[in-house]
Amino acid sequence: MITWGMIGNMSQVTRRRTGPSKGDLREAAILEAARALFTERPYESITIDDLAGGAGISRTSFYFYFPTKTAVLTALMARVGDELAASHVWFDAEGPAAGLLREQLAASARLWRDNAGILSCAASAMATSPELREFVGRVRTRYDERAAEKIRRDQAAGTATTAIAAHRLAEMISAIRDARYEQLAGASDDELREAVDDLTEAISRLVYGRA
Amino acid sequence: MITWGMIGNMSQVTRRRTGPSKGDLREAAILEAARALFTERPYESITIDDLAGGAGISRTSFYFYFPTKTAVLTALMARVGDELAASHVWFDAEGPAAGLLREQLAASARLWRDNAGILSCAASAMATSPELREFVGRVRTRYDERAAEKIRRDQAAGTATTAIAAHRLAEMISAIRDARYEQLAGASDDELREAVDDLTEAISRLVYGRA
DNA sequence: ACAAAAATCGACACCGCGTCGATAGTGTAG
DNA sequence: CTACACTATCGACGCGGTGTCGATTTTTGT
Repeated sequence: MITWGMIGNMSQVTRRRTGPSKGDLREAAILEAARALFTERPYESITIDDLAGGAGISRTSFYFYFPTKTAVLTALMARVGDELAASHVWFDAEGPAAGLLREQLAASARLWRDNAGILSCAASAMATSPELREFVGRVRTRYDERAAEKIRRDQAAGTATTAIAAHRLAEMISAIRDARYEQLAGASDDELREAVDDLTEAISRLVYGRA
Repeated sequence: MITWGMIGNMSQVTRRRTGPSKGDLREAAILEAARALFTERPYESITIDDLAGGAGISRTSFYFYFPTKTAVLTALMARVGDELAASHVWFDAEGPAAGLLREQLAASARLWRDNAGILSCAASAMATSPELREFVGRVRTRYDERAAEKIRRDQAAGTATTAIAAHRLAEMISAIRDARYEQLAGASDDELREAVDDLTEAISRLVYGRA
């Protein structure tokens, strides 16, 4: 929670930690209530009143912490986005590197499954919220660009085929990944592995022409 | 427009055609107003009042023809779905048949571009409307099943590779197709052709391992 | 011309959103 | 320790869109 008071104290570097303020706790409570609600009910059916109630405050108080319902969702999504950015081992490799590709996919698949509720809510909310749409778009673009770079390197090296432009291939990868992950809501570890296998194979074929 | 009067007259096979009733015309007017509005404004911003106004009736009268806004959109989508079902030349072919695949993709790409407004509205509305979600799901499943059958035949014949299950390949095809088509809103014929080329190549690689 | 069915609309209640202003709590500088 | 600024809470209000009801008018077939 950012307040004007803090700005006044910016210069005073070493000041007694007072622990999280009451407001910080409330904010966390809202986030937690939202995580719970978003994972067990369709996004549209959740009202700001539900969020506030879940955090133990009145509806109007909610607005003190977040301007909209989607702002809460965006905050939740930001965490997921950060975690996602951590598992990009394949992008730094050279050539097909099927093992690393599989590893990277496995990590993101797990992340997706564990946050399925939030992610599917985000998919719903993007229809209504330009804010969220832009946020997700940025994350996605950043991912696609790293993928495109990797592919471009391999195309230059002659390992990847060149009939399709690198950035188009990157988009296709995102498309099949997202489509498959969307079905991963309550999936078992076996189903997870199947998805990863299929995607590893498919991406290898798309980019290198052979698995 | 189906009325109780018609049901009473079912047996009377040869009866004077009276032409479309007033109600039929209104219904058509609503559909037309909807098509216009859906193609020029974001779905969420369009109100039932807009639809009614566009058709020259009051908001309450709208409910005489359609129960909800999404029902109108579903009706519009049904037409597009029918047109789509017509262009499945590749599904009946044997082996890669890149020419027919390209032909089929070109037809659907054109259809998509010409109905971009409606289709992107549908994408938005699926978040809120289970009815529309189910409708689109059925169309999509039917398409995927035909694709899967075609692939299964080619797998049996040995032309298609078998590392990925046929229905999974079909899903992937739908995913990359939809993702690419979504960018086709105001596209030129050249851009259309590029998209078709990329998709032909990608699908060939996914299913047969080589272009 | 007449009755039945089709079609229209105003009035009403509902729900969720967002704002405003009044008020109670909290920490900190003088 | 007190006074002041900032933090936090909430009730009351108005808005806009939805959907229903019942009364009324228009169309339609015979």
